[in-house]
Amino acid sequence: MSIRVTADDVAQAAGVSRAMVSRAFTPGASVSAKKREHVLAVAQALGYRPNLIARGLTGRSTGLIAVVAGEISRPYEAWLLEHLVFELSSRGYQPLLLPALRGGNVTEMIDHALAYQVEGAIVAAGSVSREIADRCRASGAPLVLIGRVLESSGVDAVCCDNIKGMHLLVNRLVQQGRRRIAWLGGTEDTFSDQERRLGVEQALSHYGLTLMAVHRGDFSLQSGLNEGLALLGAGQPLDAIICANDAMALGVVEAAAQRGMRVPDEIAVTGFDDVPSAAWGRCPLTTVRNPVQETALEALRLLEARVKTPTRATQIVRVGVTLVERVSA
Amino acid sequence: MSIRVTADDVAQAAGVSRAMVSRAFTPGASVSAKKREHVLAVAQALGYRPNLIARGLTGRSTGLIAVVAGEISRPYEAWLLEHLVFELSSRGYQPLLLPALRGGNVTEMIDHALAYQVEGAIVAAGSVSREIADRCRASGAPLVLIGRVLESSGVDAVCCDNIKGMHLLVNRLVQQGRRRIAWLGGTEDTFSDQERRLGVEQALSHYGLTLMAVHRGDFSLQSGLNEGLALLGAGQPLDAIICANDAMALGVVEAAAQRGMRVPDEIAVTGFDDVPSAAWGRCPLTTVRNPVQETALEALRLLEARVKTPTRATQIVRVGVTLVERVSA
DNA sequence: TGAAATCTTGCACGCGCTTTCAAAAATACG
DNA sequence: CGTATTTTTGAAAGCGCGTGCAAGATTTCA
Repeated sequence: MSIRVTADDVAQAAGVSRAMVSRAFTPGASVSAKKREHVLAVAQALGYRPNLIARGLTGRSTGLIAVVAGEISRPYEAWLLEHLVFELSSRGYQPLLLPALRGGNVTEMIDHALAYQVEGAIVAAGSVSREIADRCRASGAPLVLIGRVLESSGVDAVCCDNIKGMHLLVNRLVQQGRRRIAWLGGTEDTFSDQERRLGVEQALSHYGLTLMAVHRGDFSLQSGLNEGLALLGAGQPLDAIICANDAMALGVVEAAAQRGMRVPDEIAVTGFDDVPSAAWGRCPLTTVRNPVQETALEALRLLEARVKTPTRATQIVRVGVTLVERVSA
Repeated sequence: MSIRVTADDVAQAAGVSRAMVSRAFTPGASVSAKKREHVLAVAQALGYRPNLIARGLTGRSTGLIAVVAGEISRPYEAWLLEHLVFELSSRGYQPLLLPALRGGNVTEMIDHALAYQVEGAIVAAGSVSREIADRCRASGAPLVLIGRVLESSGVDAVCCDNIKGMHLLVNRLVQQGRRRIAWLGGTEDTFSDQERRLGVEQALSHYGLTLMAVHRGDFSLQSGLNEGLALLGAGQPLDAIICANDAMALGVVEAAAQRGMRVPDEIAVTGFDDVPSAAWGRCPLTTVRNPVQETALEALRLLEARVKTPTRATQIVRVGVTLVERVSA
C-alpha cells in the first residue's frame, strides 16, 4: 500500500477518469449508479479517502470549527466542552481546540486558527476584542461567544441568565431569614463575574439589603477555600456566602468545615452552574442550573444560521436558569 | 478589505512575485533581508496570513494532530487533555479533537481525521484495533497510545506503572493490618482496569491473601456510590476497598458515609490517579499519583521521534508512580 | 429508423501555496 | 576592469481536489 493514495490512483485502478472519482464521492453528482458503486468499491479496496485539505482548497467547506475553551480541568469548562465537541462532531464538523492560555492572547489564537480556514469559531473563554471579531467577519468565519457578550459589536452570543439566577438564590436566602450576606466573586474582568454580582446586588437592594463583605477568588476550588477561611475568620458574623460559581462554593463549604461551622445551619453557601460534582460530597450545593447542553446547541444553531445568512441581525440568546435546591442553603 | 487576501494580492501590492511572498514567510529561505521586511510589512498592512490549508497541500506539514479523548467531563481525562492541548499548541501543533463516543468507533474517527492529513494521532480513550494502527502507519501519521498498550503491534505508547502503583497501595493496606480487601473495578475490557486488578492480585498473593469481593463499576462517581453501597451492605465484613480510579473511590467514601461507617477507621478506601479533586472533600484520598504532565510530554516526545524516524523500534514508556498518603487509607 | 433530448464522461482549469530551475543581479577576486 | 562565484529573483510546475464545458453515449419519441 502506497504511502498516500490519491484520486488519480483510484481512477487508474478503476479505469475511469479522475473526475469520475471525485464525482463518485460527491452526493448528487452526475454519475451512473453502476459506475459510482464500482469506483467506491475500488476506492475502498485501495484505502482511499478524499483529502479534505485539498477539498477545502477548492472553496468547499473545510468543516473545521475553532473552539477556544478555558482551563479544561475546571468542571464547568470541561462539561461545556464535552457537549460542544459532541454536538460539533455529530454534525460532521471537526473541532480545532485552542487553549486559552493563562493571560494568553485569544486574539492571536483565533488569528492562527483562521489560517486553517475554519468555518467559524466558538469562544467560551477569555475576552475577545472588537478587532478580532472584525477579522473573523472579514474572513467569513462567524464568531459565537458563550457565556460572554460583546456589546453592540455584531457578535452572536449565548449566555445564561445570570441576573435571574442570582435573584432566585437571593430570594431563597432572604426567605430563610438570612440578612448578613457576603459575595465571593471570580476573576476580575470576567463577564460572568460582573453580571452575577450585579444580579446579587440588584436582588439585595430590592429587599433594602447590601453586601456585608466582598471577596474575590479565581473561580477555583482552592481560592474558594482560601477566601472562605478569610471571610469566616474576619470576625464579622455572616449567615450566607454567595459564590460566583460552584467550584468556589465547594471550597467555601470546606472552609466552613475547617472552621467548625455547620452548613447550612450556621452559614449558607450557594454556587452557580450546577456542575456534576455540585451534587456530591459533604454538602450538596444549592445552586443555579446553567443548562450546558442547551447552551452548546444554541451556539451551534447561531453559528449555522450566520454561515447561511451572514447579514442577519446579531442575536444574543439567553438560556434559562432554574434554582436547584439542595442542602447548602 | 477583501473577503480573502492571498499571496497574489500581497505580491502585487509589494511589487514582487508571488514566490517572494512565500519565501518571506519561510524562515531560512533565500530572500534579502530588506525585501523580506518589506513584504512582511505589506502583508501585515493587508492582513494577510498564509493559508495553512493550501500550504499543507504542498507536502509541507499541516501541523494538525488528532487527539482522541474520552469523556472530557471525567476528572482524569480532562486533566490529561488540558496538558496535552497545552503542550501541543505551545509546540505549534493544532489539536484536532475527536470525541470517543460511548460505544463509538475510534477507528472510524481516526480514519476521518486521517483525511485531514494529520501528522499524528494521540489516543487516550477507547481501544484501537491493529487495523487502524496499520492505516495510520500507511498514511505516515504515527499513532501514540496513552494509558493503553497494544501488544506487539508496533504502536508506541506511554502508560503509567499500574502494577507498581497497586503494589504500593496493597503494601500499605496490609501493613495497616487490613486483610479483608475488596476490589472495585472499572469498565470491562479496559487496559487500566485489567492491569490494575492484576497488580492488586499479584501483591495480595505475595502476602498469601486473595480478594474477598469483586465488583465492577464504570469509573464514574455514581458507580462508585452504587457499588460501594452494595459492597458495604453485603454482610461481608470488609476492611478495605481498592478502587480502579479516584472517582469511584470518592463514590465509595460517600457510600461509607451513607452507611454510617467511618473512613479509614472502619473501612479503608483507595483511589488511583490522584486527580485534583482527590485531595478535597470529606475525606482526602490515599491514592497513586499518575503523572499527567510527564505522560503528555512523553507522548509528544514519542510522536515527534517517530515522525523523524519512522522506522525506529517501537517504544513503550512506563512513567513512574508514587504513593500519595492522605486520610482515606 | 432518425433526430432531438437527456445522461454520462473526460479534459482542462483553478483553488493558494511551495519549490525547482534557470536567468538576472550582486559580489568577489585576480 | 573582466570574469568567476554567490546571492536574489521570477517563471512555471505541481500538490489533490472540484467543476464548467463540450464531446460522447444513451435514451426517448415520433
